[in-house]
Amino acid sequence: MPSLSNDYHHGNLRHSLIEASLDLIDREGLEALSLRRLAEMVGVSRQAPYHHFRDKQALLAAIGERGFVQLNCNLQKVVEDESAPLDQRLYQAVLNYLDFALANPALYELMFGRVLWREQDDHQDTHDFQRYAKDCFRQYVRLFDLLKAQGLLPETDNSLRLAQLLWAAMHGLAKLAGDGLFVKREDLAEIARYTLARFRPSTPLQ
Amino acid sequence: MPSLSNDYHHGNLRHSLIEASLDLIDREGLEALSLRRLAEMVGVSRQAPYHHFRDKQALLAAIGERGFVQLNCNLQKVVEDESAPLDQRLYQAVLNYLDFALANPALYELMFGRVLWREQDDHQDTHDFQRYAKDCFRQYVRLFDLLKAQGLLPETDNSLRLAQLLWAAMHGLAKLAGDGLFVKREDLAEIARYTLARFRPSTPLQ
DNA sequence: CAGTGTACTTGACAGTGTCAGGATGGCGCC
DNA sequence: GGCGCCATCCTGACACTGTCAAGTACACTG
Repeated sequence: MPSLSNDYHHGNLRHSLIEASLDLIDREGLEALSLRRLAEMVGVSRQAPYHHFRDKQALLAAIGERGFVQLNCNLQKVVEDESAPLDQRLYQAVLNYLDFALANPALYELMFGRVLWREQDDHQDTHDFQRYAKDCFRQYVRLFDLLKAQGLLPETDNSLRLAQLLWAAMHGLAKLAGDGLFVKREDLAEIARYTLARFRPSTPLQ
Repeated sequence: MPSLSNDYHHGNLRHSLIEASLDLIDREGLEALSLRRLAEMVGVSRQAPYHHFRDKQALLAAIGERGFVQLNCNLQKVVEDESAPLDQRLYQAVLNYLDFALANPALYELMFGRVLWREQDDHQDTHDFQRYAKDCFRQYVRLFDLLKAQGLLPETDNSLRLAQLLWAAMHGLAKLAGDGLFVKREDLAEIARYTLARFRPSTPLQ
C-alpha cells in the first residue's frame, strides 16, 4: 500500500490524472488536453503518467470510461425507478441522456469521438471502455423490453432496433443542439417529445 | 491571371491544397492532416499555405465546405427528380446521406466536428461553411414541405421539426454504423427503413 | 542490511501550428 | 523600357506536443 503523504511517490496518480483531465476539458475543451499540461497540473514530471497509461489514447479511454460509468449509473436509476410508469421512465431516460450530453460537451465528444471507436485498436483499455459503453446502450434495450412486457408496445416490435433508432436520434439531437447547427437549444425538449411520439404515438408527455 | 507553368508561383495552390487534403484524410484519416505534410505533398514550403488560408481552421472550413457542396448537389438531384414518387425520393435522400457518410468517414467527421461548429468563431470562412451546411439541411425541410403539399403528410405536421428529427436520426445512424458501436453495418439499410416507417407508417419501402 | 522493482525524473527527438522577416517575379504605370 | 508594387513564395525561429531511453529515489522483501 503506497503512502499518501510523500513528495516522490504521488500515491494515486492515476486517479488524480483522470480527475484533472475532467476538470481541464470541462473548462477549456477537449483539444486543450495534453499529457504535459496534465502532468504540470498534478505537479509531476511529464513522463510520470506513462507509468499509469500506455499512451495518450489509454488515458482518453479511461476518461471516456468514467463518463460511461456515470451515464450508466444515471440511466439505471431512471430505468429501475418502480415508482414511475414505464413511459415516463422512457421519457426521463431521453431527457437525462440529452442533459448529460449538453452539460458535459467535451466529455461527450470524447466518449463518442472517432479516436476511441476505430476497430483496429485491440488493447485491453479500449475493450473495457467499449464494454461500459455497451452497458449503457443496453439500458435502452431493456426499457423497450419492459414496455413490451407490459403491453405498452406491440410484441412484434424489435427492442434492439428501437433502441438503436432511439439512440441514434438522441445522439443526433445532442449534436444538433450542443453545437447549435440546425436546432436551437430551447427547442430541444419539444423535439424530444416529438421524437418519442414517433415511438409511442398513444400517450402524451409533459 | 497567374501563369500555370511556373516553378516559383504555384498557380493555383489553394485548390491543390484542398484536393490534397481530401486525398490525405481519405487514405490516412483526419488526424494525419497537417499543414506541413500537405505543403510537402504539393511541393511547396511550409508557410506557403498561409497565403491562402488564415490558419489551419480556415483550411478545415474550406475542406468541409467542399463536402457540403458535394452532399448538397447529391441531395438536390434526388429531391428534384420528378420521375420518382415523393416517398421514394425521401427514402433515397436518406440512403444517399448514409452512403455519403460511410463512404467518406474522415470528411464526414470533419464536416460535423466540433472544431468547425463552436459559436465563438466569427470569421468569414466559417460563416460561409455553415451557410453551405444549412443549404444541405434545407433540402430535407423542402422534401417534407413537398410531401405535405401532395397530401402524403398531414398538414398539421411541422416540416422543420420533421427535418430536424430525421437529420438527427441519420446523423446518429451514420455514427453508429460508421464507427461500429451499437449497430452492424449490414443492418443499416433495414434500420433506415425502420426509421422512415416511423415518419410515414403508411407506405412500404424497398 | 543488500537488492529488487516500482514510481518517478531528466534529456532528447521528431513533429506540429504559426510569427517575423527576407526573396522572387509578374503586372501596371510613368 | 525601366521602375516599383505587391501577391506569392521561402527560411529561420519558437513554443508546444507525444514518446523513447536512460537515469534516480524510495518502499518493501530476503
